[in-house]
Amino acid sequence: MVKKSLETQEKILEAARNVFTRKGMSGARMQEIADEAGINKALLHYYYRSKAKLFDQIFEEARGKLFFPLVQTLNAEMDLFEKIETICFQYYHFLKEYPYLPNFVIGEVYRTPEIVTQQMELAGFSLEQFRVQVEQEIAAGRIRPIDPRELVMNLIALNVFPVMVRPIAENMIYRDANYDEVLEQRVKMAARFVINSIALPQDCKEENRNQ
Amino acid sequence: MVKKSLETQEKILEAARNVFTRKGMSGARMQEIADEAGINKALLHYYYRSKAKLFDQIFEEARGKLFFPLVQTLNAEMDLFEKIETICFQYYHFLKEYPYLPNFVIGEVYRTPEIVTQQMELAGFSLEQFRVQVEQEIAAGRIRPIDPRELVMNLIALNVFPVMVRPIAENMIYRDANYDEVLEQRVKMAARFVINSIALPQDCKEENRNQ
DNA sequence: AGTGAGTTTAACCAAATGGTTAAAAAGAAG
DNA sequence: CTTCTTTTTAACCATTTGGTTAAACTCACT
Repeated sequence: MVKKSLETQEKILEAARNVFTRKGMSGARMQEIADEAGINKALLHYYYRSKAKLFDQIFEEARGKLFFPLVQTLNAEMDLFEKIETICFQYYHFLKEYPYLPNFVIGEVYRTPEIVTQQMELAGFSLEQFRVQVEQEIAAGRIRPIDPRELVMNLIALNVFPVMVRPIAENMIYRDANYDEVLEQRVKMAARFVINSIALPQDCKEENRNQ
Repeated sequence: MVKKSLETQEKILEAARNVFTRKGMSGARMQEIADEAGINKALLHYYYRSKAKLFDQIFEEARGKLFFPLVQTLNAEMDLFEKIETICFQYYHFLKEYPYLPNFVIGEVYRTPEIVTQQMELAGFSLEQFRVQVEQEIAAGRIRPIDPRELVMNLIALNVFPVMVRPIAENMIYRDANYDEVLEQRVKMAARFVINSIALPQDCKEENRNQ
């Protein structure tokens, strides 16, 4: 009995994930979620009193999945370049499984900015370790001066953006290519792109350091 | 009479732009558009028979604004590095005026991929000139080997993504900064980041070319 | 002033949608 | 088998929402 209840609950969550992440809060229909879960609309409301409640849960879940691994890797003890490669690799595999998440989270936050101040800021998003690491590398002359936050932003942008614009890019830029392969290629490419951009060749420092 | 009509029409379009770009197709309400235009819902339907029609017009307009200038600059006759700087500069000023457009267009296309195949592919989005230019620079040993399409993707990602995630970044990464200033700083930063990443220093080529 | 075109509005309609209710079905426990 | 709790459903309700209609108003022109 309890087992079946949990089963139903999971079916609902799975359906809600699908519908909400694809259509967003305002585009999602409770009926559609019920249909996709193979149940009745009233049962859906039995488990989740309102659309808003259900949405909150899905959104919170999505937000966590999207930010938590990143923050962890950013603050891990690891060589900077290796860290950059790891993040690209992580994002690739994560987005392969959840390609809808960035558009979902970013879209909802954009439409309802209040959502951000509610809980997201408490998520323990600290860049402290990373900041120190980057500053050390700069001081040591191994990379060009750069604001650590910019580095994070660039890294995320290069990895996430191509997934977000997939339908557009597929039809306009990569018309003759297999986009899954494009994304796979990008893993190494993105990391190399970032590393090339900040790395100072140890031989001819003078020429490149400032500029 | 005709003048007033055009005035009303423009008020409607302006209101529709605001509402649609902020809330998307499914989140927008005809009543809200009417209110924002300072008119009645029936008048709104007098000018635009349906929500879909009005939406199409706004979307088409947005899509054009978003892609046309980019394609033009990409295919202009201009030094590659200068071109990169120009595009960053262009995007900055454009997105300062229309910060909602990327989320709007990308979000809608993501939710309704069919929208892309309707007209967008006919928009004359050709990267031919740019492709040749990049290949020449590679052959001349002035930049590292890179797929021109990847270069375009990276360039757009670095410029557009930070605007799309503004509410998130503002609260999580740039909490103590003025985000308008952050974006302004990024203009030069983004261009330099890309150029640094692909530029081959003419002095010590051997060390950097492959890798 | 009168006419006729285009312009504006209040009131209304039908469908969609989030949510409720009351009753039936399914187990578990005695 | 009976009783009690939990689970499931069909039918229903109120509100929202896109869209219509018919009448009223404005204004250029005669």
